[in-house]
Amino acid sequence: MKHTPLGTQDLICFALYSATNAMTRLYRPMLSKLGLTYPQYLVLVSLWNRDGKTVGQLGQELGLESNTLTPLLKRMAEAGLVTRERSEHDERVVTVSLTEKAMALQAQAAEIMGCVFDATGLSLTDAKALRDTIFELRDTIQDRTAQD
Amino acid sequence: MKHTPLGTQDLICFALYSATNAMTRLYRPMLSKLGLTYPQYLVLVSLWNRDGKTVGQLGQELGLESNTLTPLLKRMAEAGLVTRERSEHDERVVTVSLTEKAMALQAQAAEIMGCVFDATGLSLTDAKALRDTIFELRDTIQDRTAQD
DNA sequence: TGCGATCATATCGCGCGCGATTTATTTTCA
DNA sequence: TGAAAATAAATCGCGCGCGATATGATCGCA
Repeated sequence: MKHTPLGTQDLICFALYSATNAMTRLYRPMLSKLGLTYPQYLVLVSLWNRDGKTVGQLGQELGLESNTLTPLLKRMAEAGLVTRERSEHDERVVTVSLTEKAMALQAQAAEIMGCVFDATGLSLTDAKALRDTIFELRDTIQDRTAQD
Repeated sequence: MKHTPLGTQDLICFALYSATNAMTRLYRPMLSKLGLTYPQYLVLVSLWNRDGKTVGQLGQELGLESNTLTPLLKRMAEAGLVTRERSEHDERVVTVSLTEKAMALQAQAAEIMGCVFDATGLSLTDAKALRDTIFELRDTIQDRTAQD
């Protein structure tokens, strides 16, 4: 028994891809008022939660490497949002910290989070469930990517 | 009653973002053997399903605009995967069609789809349900993005 | 018929993601 | 102790996504 070839609408990867694009399109006009891009916003969310992380720790949390983060953090430093300082006891490590300016953005960011949540049209319960299902999928995929 | 500030792990947008990145990392080594990037693969999936679409139709299906598609399709044409021809009765429209070379890749792509499905660790039923939930979320977000 | 509006695609610049490589520092252990 | 290995970040180049704008073709309508 033969299958019709799968189309884009059949693929879970395309669902993720197009939903992510839609999400950043939703965020963009709101974030651009704060002078932020979406990945920059994620860095701030991470640092608002706990300030003073190394490039490596940010990369671990966000799933990004220094080749993405270093230029991004330099732009954020340029914009006066973070500081980047080499650790004293290990000169290889760079610690990223929030500026006053970035701390002051947290309240406005919280509003944006609310808007985005509303735009999902999901209940809090459904949103949490979907979020965790997607994280689980991500973790499964990651585990099975390591061994190329 | 006050909330702890939300972290990246609380956000459904970050779940989508990091899962999509993980997914393209899973695809990349397999697709690169075929000389494809992930968006290029999506174009082929679309055309394998029905060949001969205009740039606008591809953009509608994939959620991309000509500023993304035109250079991408030019690279694919350069690589001998598609042809791009202006319509005779409306010179504004460009129709994109598969080459023999691209048609020959379909079987290998089907294998890759199977690998990716396996890597999700999901049953067919669960995968379909999750996919459709994510598409619904995307559509809801899109509707509420239009009216900025 | 002609001219402004609309439409489809293309061009340009910028900020990601990431493979590949480099630089600088620290660790290991012979 | 000192040379090789390991580690953290940085650099480079390429292919997206997309805002802004341009180009060229078609349509609407006076």
